[in-house]
Amino acid sequence: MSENRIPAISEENPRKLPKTFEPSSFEERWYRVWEEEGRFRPSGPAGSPRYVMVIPPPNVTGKLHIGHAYGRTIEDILARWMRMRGSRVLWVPGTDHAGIATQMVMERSLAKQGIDKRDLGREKFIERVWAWKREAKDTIQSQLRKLGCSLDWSRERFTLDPDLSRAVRRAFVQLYHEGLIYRGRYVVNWCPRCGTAVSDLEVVHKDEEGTLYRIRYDVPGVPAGAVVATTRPETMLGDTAVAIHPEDPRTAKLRGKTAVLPIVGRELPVIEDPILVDREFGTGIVKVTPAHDANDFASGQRHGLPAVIVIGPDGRMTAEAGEFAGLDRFEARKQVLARLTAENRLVGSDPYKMTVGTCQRCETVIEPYLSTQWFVKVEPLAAPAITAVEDGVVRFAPSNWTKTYFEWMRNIRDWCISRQLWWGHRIPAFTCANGHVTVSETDPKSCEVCGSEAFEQDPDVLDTWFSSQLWPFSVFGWPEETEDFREFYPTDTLVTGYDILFFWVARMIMAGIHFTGRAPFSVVHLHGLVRVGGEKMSKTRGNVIDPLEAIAEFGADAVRFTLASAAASGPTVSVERSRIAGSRNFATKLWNAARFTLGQIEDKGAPDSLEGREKSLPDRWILSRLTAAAREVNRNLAGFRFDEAAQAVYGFLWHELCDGYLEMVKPLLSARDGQDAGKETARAVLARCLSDSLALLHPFMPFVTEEIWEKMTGRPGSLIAAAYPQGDDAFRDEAAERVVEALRALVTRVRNFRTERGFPPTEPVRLAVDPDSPERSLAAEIATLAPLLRHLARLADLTFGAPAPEMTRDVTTGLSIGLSVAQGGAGADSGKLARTLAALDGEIAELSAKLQNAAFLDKAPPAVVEKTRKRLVELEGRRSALSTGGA
RNA sequence: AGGCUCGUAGCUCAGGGGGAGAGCACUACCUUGACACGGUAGGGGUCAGCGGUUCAAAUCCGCUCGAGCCUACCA
Repeated sequence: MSENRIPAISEENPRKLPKTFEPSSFEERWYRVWEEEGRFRPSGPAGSPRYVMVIPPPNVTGKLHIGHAYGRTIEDILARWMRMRGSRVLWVPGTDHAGIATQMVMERSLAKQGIDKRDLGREKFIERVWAWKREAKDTIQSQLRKLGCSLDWSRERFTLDPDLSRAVRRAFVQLYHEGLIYRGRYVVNWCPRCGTAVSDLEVVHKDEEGTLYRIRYDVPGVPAGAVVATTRPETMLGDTAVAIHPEDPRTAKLRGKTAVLPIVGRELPVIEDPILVDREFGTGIVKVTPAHDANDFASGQRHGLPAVIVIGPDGRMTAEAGEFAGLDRFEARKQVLARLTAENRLVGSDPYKMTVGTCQRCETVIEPYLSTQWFVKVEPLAAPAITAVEDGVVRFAPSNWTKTYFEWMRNIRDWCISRQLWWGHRIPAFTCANGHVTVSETDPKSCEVCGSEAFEQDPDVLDTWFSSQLWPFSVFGWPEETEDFREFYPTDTLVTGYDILFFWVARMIMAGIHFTGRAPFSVVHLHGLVRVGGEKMSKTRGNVIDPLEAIAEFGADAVRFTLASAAASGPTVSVERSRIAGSRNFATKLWNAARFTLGQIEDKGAPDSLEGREKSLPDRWILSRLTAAAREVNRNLAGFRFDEAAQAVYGFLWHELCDGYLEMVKPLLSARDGQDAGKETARAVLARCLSDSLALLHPFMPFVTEEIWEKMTGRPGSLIAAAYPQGDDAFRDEAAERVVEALRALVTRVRNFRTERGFPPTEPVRLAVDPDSPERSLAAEIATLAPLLRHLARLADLTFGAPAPEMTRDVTTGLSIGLSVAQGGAGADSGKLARTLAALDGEIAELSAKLQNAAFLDKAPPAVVEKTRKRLVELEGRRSALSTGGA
């Protein structure tokens, strides 16, 4: 790692920053420079560690919103940080075809033009989607570039690329031959609007106030009949049985009988099913509709019941529904109820809190629908994926997601993967003219059973997540043993929102282990979701915020810094405009601090080494703080605490470097004689603080830091590859920190004294520091900084001796002091003084009590007792100083 | 029905067994040679409530109230 040297100035390197900070004037340029110089491709000395991430591929449905910007900013911070730490970093970009989502967007767009996709036909439709996709991909790419993401564009992938499609086919065929993919007729979640099956995860459960109806079915031989309870009366048209619990005495009389289905007149056997029937619930009698309820279907399987489909794929009643045929399912419900009421079969109804499943994409009420679909048998895949997390091969950050993961994985159910859509990976199953099914990676030439050469491919496509789960290795060319695959798989960190833990993360772990034998990443950082006004932003809702607008107004660095500082461990991330403005202000602060510093090193360049130089207390202090900041940033980045990391640089740069050190060295630097050694050192310290700050900040604010770096070093575009400051232990200096911080406290106290007494900031003030202070050595050290103290506090007079009688006494950080205005002098703000004294009294009483408490002295750690004692001394000093002092 | 989060300054949120923090907003003063996208000094909080553990609780435990999220095949 090379030291970030500051070369002497040259003609072609004028160290000048424009007075005004204009992010848009350099952002694009730096991205281009980095890209042209290949900074985003993995590079580095042989043997250096690699660090690999794959982007969670955004859907090609449109553009990115601030939530995407958040996740990608986090990834880019990690990428840049690791790169600067010497890793060979690869961050793979790409996009997801997003089956349902994209098809929906396309359909909507067509509808606006008055086109129905069925008139267009499958091929033409898909052609249009491809055109759309190309546009969306360009938009997304340009957004990621504007944000500054250091993605290796030479490796960009799309889930429908030929090689990724081959990976999908390989995965499907392998699972099929392993018996882990099967085709079958089951009740699945069906969206009548989308016209496709969806997985359990794609069903959003919503609470609803429904009605539980009680309907009487006639039962010959049982006068009371069978009263069933249902929330969906329209499905009764498809009933094929009535079920009771075998051990329920209430319904025992129905045993072996036959009920008659109202309206339809079908005879329904009374079956006994302890699994289906809950004795505690309702009437204890359940209508059984195998075609329209998954539980009823299972019961039907157990009892050999027929399934009658009365609601079709479009949500309308079928011919089986007789007179109700053609009606919308909800209209049919009304009419069935009316008919039952007319026939006096509706025994009663009660309000009933229920959950209704809705389509994640279009919010249409999901219909349980009996159809033939493809499924993945997930349990065998889940077992090793559970073990991987148990063994720590994969870990979640923050770790509280581990439990959620286990919970879901241990109760996992089969996954319906076929979709009745056009946009996506066609299922590689081919049926020959004689009905034999061939599943193969390549289109079959002839049927292995009958030799037929006429095939028809399954018209359905795969769930998008089926291809997404392969992403961490399909992007590297799997199943081919490509060089990239060998070198970059498995990846290191996966960064994504917790909302797709099940959809994507869990499935990637399962697929990764199953297909490659290795977990696809070792750490999963699950971040919160960006909310604006309390509402979740998502692709399907309309409430998206365009990060480009924010970038245009405040600069990409400000947007990134804001997102990083907002990165909390909680489930929501709150982003507000005022915060982005605050980050922009921070960038401006950096800009101006740089202008000042560059102005100081302009004439002859700053010395590149600090070694062997005699340093002042302020020099030692700021370097010590710099080390502390660097350590804190690194520590927090390692722990995915981007907010704390950002806070550490912010605090250092603004409040310590600018508010503190810069003000301390100004008089020295502006002094006439240019040969002063202290001045040289200060320039070197300043340069070092700035260059390290730029480096520390670069992962967060890559553009402005690179821009300043160029002016500072004359090496354009090289900050991205500079060494990341780790914090130099040699700079740690507790003694200097103690003294300078006491100095700063004194300055504050003097200024505060003026305000307190109602004087203007220019009022000449006299300060006396008592050498006989509780902290004697500190008083002596402060004395060595007398000129500085005089300057910073704008003192008219500074003495090191017992305060004069007329002075206001006080104690700060163990220093007894006296304060007074130089001449004349208004009285103290007695109200304020009284309040201060009261507060002091309260605290003193509290501490004294504590120190008289034997239990405290006995059980509390000695360090705590000592600290308490010291504090009490200080407070008592203040108390007596303030009450006896002049004024 | 279970599970997970979270209630801290006006707002958005950190912190997390021993002196209540940040940013923004607010008040007063300051156009001081880097910066008014700035400086200086302030005001503002029974850390949701109740109980417990402890020498010590905003912090740990329990309960209550309130908010959010996730999972779930109870008609």
